[in-house]
Amino acid sequence: MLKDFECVEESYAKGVLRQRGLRSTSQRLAVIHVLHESGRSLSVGEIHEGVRGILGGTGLATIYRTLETFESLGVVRRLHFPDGESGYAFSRAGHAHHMVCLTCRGVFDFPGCPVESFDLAPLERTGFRVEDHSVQFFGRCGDCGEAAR
Amino acid sequence: MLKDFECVEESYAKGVLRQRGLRSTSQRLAVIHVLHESGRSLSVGEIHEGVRGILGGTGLATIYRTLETFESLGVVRRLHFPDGESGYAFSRAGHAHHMVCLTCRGVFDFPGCPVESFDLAPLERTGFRVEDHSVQFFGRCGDCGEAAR
DNA sequence: GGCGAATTGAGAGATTTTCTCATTTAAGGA
DNA sequence: TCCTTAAATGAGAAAATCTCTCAATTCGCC
Repeated sequence: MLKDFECVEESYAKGVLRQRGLRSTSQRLAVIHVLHESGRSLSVGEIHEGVRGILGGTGLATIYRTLETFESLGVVRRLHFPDGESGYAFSRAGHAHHMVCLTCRGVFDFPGCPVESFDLAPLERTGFRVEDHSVQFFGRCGDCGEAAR
Repeated sequence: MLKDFECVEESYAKGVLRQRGLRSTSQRLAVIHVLHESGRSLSVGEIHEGVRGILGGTGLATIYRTLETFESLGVVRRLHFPDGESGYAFSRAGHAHHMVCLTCRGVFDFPGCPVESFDLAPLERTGFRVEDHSVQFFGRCGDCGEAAR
């Protein structure tokens, strides 16, 4: 099943799953497939719909469970938009930040990390110990910026 | 009403509201009061509870409406934690980023912006036009880091 | 091919958020 | 200070979102 659709991203996800002793179910692979194919971030509802399109009746709970699993594995990332909405996107790289198009919700990795060259010393001098960070850029991708003109 | 509690943050919020032709209601000021007094980010439920403690029966819908209003005014900011939870925090500065304590959910502004010294050119060369960004640091504040030892 | 444990489906249930509309209240003008 | 008027609120119903349970299914290993 799903053989016709199998793509690099699915193999990657499979590898990560196996590595953690988790199973590669058709539902899990379908989630990756739908996310990657869209090239943008999708809401839970959209993902559910997409997976149903491939597999037929798939429970909503499975979608939630799968997204939670993949997020903890770093394969999928949850994004929050300025308008309060949120979505999930495929994210292969370990430490990557994203550019998010506010029009089409497209998600693109970007090179480098602004925090790397940022001096944390004055900040940690307050006693705060930084463990993690998140950076996101919002704007318009090439296509959507074009269309607006 | 609320006179005994009035603080700088409330005056500030009042000013912003007036500036936009919005009313300074006791509910709105109570939200600011609760948020600022806590010094950390609070869930909608916590804010509701806090406001009820001051004013008595306040509708939950009002809390949601108030937070939405203040967020659009930049007086309150919504934060998303790595665990999926989210909360609201008072935020006086216009363009400020935050350090968030993962233990107590305390929120602290930090000086500077890592993105300012980051070269966006290679990123925009892809056609993407950056309009906004968000940066957050997660970790442990002085008190919570201390307690962990 | 069969076994055992992980995973899923379905729907009930819990939680969170939004909506509606009658009532209340802030704020400016008389 | 009182009036007027539109903005804002309260209450609860309704909608949307998310979680839970447990029997049935399925993956991965032998």
